Amino acid sequence: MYTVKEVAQKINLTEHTIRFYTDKGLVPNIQRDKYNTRLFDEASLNWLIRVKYLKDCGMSIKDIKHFVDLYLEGDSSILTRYEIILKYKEIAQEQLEEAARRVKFMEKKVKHYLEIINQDISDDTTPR
Amino acid sequence: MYTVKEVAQKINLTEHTIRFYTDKGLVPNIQRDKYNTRLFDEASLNWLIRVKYLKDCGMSIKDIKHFVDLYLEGDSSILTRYEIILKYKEIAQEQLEEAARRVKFMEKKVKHYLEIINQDISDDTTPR
DNA sequence: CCTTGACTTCGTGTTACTCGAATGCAGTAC
DNA sequence: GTACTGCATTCGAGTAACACGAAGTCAAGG
Repeated sequence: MYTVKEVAQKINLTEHTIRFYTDKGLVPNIQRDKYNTRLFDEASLNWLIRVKYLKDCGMSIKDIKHFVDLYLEGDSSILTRYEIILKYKEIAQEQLEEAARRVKFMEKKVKHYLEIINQDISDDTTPR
Repeated sequence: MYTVKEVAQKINLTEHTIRFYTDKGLVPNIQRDKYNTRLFDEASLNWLIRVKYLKDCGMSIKDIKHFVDLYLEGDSSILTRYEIILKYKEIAQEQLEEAARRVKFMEKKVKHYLEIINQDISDDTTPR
């Protein structure tokens, strides 16, 4: 069983964000101890990780909540959930391509700047 | 010379966003015609593309504005700009890795769902 | 001349946090 | 036994980056 703080370190989210997510119902069956402290078991932790992945694919809080609700409905919602996951897998793939383009662009820029800087140094007749 | 609408289509941003960016000073030397309409030449368009890349690397509007101001200062700011670009190149690389992890995760999920669904169908003795 | 359509500014609304204040409980320090 | 420390809680306000709609301008077409 982990506290909010421990989970925050584990999966690199802020404590605020984790409380925000649990309050929004994105982690089903989250437990509390007698002092009302949130306690995460392995299942809750895994849910939170799933939530993070979906969010990073661009799914809104509302839609994640909807997905969680589908899960809680049980097996009858499996096909719907599959279609959602499939859609977000494709989004993830597009994001991967975009990220690759960004890296390329930034590398080009770095190279560009290096050329300018090196040229300036060799042109520079006055020592530092 | 392109209008806001044309630029929006070209680089896949909304017109709102483009006006928002220009109003924040993220596109230096943006021109206007006599009716006060924003007009983008190639240089402005390229700036906007650069802004988009930096933003997608997670740079805030404020920091992009700062970067633009450095550019307007001229050659004296080249080293500073280089360092910023270098930093965001690394961020872009981390994002690429994260994106790859996301794709992997989503592919795993898709596979998982497919297994469940197929099993259900073969278990199902009643025809549709 | 009036409508259509593309542009403008301005001001409010939305999402997803983000922060801080006020409060509560538990364990140690004296 | 009470004061302090530390970690947790809730709640409400603040922020960033748009997103949207209203209200207005202009110029060209029917």
